[in-house]
Amino acid sequence: MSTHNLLSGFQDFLPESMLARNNLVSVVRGCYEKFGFLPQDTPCLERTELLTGKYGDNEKMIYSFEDHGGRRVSLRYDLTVPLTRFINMYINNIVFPYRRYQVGLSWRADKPGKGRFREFMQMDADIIGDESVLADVEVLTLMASAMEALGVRSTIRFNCRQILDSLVEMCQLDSETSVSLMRSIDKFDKIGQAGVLAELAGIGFSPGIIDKVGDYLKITGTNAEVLQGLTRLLGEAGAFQTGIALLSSITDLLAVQSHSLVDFEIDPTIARGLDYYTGLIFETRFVENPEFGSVCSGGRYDRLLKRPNGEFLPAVGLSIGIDRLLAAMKSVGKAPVFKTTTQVFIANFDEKLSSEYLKLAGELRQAGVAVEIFSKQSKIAKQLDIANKKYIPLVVLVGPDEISLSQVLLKDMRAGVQITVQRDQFVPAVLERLGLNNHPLAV
RNA sequence: GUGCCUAUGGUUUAAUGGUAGAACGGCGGGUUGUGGUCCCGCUAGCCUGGGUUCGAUUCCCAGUAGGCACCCCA
Repeated sequence: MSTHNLLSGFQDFLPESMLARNNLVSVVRGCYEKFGFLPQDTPCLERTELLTGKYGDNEKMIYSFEDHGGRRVSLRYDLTVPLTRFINMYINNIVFPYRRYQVGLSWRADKPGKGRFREFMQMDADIIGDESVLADVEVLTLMASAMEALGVRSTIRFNCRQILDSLVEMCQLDSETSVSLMRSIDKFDKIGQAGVLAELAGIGFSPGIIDKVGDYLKITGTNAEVLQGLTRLLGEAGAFQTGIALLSSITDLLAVQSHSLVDFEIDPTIARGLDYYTGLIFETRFVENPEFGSVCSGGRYDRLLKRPNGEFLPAVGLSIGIDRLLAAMKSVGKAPVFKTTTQVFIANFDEKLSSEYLKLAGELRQAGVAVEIFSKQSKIAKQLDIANKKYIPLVVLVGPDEISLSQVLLKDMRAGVQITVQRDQFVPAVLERLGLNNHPLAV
């Protein structure tokens, strides 16, 4: 075992992985921009004080250290909290409601696992300065349209903090016990209703409360049935009216559009979420491989961002975990595989012909074709072998014979055929040949 | 962070108390300007430290790394 080891939870990317990741990013970016979100970026390092106090228990997973000037600095834990600084600094340069997206790495000193890394790429989209339900729905719709663009069947399950608050109120819990209640409820997917209730009993919750939670967990069915069930159980609680009004408006508005690959479900067991969420919360998972957990989650956070005068700026957003998404897509065989982006390989017969190769390459590049010149000297068989291993679809063969005849040999590696074209027909011939297969680079 | 399992060339692996064999890969070759098949050659390895032993890659302990579960999350 050499000392040249990857740190646990960190990843290298060979070109093939990079192309797959880039593809995901560009598909998602396309969706974000279609919804009117604009790109934005912030540094990976922030002052530690900026990040603390916003993630609850998870705070211990922030990578922190002292820089050369003795400042406490931290690698960002997500792309949301650094917004507090960003918004505050540029409040006068931003037109609200502000639709922004950001692609970047985040770091968490977490224990790595399936689809779980210490350095991972997130793609966030947020609407800032907008408290409307329509903004919530836009974010949910954006999520659905991203999953559809990726061609993955998924379920977006949502809930809101007010509903959970109502349950806590009905059970008359203090904030500490409510946290452990939330944790247990959140495990519903894994351990089922009986498991959750047993766990609550183990922790020492009273039978009365366990009954109430049991009734809460029993609420399932269509979105309309869930709303009815919640009303029956929690209708008396103070926060309930706000919560139920929100969920039903969202449901009504979501029903306007249909998504063939995505289902929206109200799920009262969606409890998690970082400390800063205040309203809508949601998670997205694959229908075919839910074991990967949420590949995208988000919600409304109306009390995180502030204007300089202390007034809160309402916001709602989502965060896609690109690396987990890619891992999950691979697991269901939905990740497109890209071997190369190079379209033409120019073989090298003789150093003396270098200027001709440069000319040929220049003409193709001018026409928008991606070209690699084989710049070393090597046997032609070897060069073809290399072109083949690189999955480059077309090889241009020009040696002394072709020069004297003003011809170019074009070899299509996919079909195994070779054609001779006149030198002045070179570029059109290459373009035509490349056009024969719509996706020559996807294997 | 806790529990269980694992650790052999770049990768996947076999065998063994007397230091290891293979496949894939890489490199070269099967004559002169043609790939993806085939044939040949070369390349490179027992995670680290201690212990038991005449002798340890092999057994024991610890460390480290990886996997699975818990926890939490993208």
